[in-house]
Amino acid sequence: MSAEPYAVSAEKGSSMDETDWLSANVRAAGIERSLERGQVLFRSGQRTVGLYEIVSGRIRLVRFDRSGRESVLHRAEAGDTIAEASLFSSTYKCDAIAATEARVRLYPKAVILAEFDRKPKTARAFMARLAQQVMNLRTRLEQRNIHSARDRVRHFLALNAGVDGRTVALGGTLKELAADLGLTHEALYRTVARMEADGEIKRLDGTIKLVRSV
Amino acid sequence: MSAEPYAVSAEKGSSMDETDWLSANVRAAGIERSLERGQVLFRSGQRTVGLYEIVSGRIRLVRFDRSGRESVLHRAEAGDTIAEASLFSSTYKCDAIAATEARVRLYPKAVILAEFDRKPKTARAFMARLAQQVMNLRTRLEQRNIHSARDRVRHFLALNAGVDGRTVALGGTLKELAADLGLTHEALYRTVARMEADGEIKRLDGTIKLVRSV
DNA sequence: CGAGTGATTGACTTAGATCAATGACCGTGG
DNA sequence: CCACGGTCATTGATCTAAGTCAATCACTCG
Repeated sequence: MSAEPYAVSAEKGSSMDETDWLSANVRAAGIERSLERGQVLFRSGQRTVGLYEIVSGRIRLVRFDRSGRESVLHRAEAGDTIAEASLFSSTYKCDAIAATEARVRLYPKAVILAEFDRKPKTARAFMARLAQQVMNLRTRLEQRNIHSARDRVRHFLALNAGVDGRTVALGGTLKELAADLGLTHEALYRTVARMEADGEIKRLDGTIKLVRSV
Repeated sequence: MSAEPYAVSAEKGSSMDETDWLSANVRAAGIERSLERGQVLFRSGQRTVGLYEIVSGRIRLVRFDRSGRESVLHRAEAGDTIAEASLFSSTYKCDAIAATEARVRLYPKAVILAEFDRKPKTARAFMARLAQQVMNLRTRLEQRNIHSARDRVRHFLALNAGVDGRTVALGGTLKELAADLGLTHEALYRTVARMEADGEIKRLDGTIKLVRSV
């Protein structure tokens, strides 16, 4: 679930295999397609054909409210699937637009559902992915209830500290992190800078080290 | 999914049945249990036994970060299931505490998983529930990216307008809505009051009517 | 009847959004 | 090879909307 780069790490030794939830033959049945940056994969209201797996690049899921404001529901990247809910509904509920050049693989509804019927294990793996997503989303929502930027960063660090409990590898840019945390990039820069000045954290290129926990 | 009272409404005529996703016999196999207010159903780290369905009352899912701050991941009510992810992992990832007196029904992992293997339809229904939850959560997350309280309320109204496109039935209290929108209740009261004063909306007991859209 | 809670409004403060500017870096095309 | 456009990172100044604290009223429940 790489699109939630700061996700709660998947359980070790669980039966769920992040990267290989589909049997090879079904995977082969996927229909690949390339998209240019900005190209539309599907639009809200269109009939669903199936779910997509991102092979490379990024897809933005967006929704427009009545007044035309766009807002991003999700940014999916390589390895993610999008439109899982489309398996159970007849129309898409949001727009999918390529944020970069991208390759996607379409798995038609019928194929996937048949596979689920035939192979309970695959169905389970898929359910596990969904359940995992639910947890990650809840975590992010929880994050948003913290009002102070500093506490939000602390919360993020606490949740994403590696095995040693005090090193956090940043998945992407700070700007992206800011968006994920629901802060403006400026606010995040300032907060991080202050935390470092106060000796609470230490930064080295792509990582943040917790020095003194509060 | 009553705990997301303002959820995107389920697709009409879909194969998914919100209220009756389990076959009667499995449902009967559930183990009912009562909880007093404040009682702990399970704690983070405990071995998972299965998933719970709320029969009555409310359960809070909470998590404590390193510094002991509690935050609410979810408030589940009658009809909801909680700990879906527990089916696929060996320990619970958060605490579940009764927010009110409550009755819950436990479906042991083995029973559920066996049922899924035996009845692909049930598995599908469960997947559909999860997928639906994912969408609802994304919607709520999206909501949080809107900074202005007024716009947040507008967004909420736009998404939850009934069939007529201009009447929104409030599920619970305004205070609860405030929490769901990630606002303090005061901020919400004021915003709603101002919107009404400006003639943008009209309130009558449990509902809000969109008068003039902006 | 008092305790508890929701609804509401007021006053005050502040943290974060917003606008703005700058430097570093990177790839690209002429 | 270098200039140019684009993006990230960073910092400054300003402003305002929302959080916080506080008080009141209405209502319900035991």
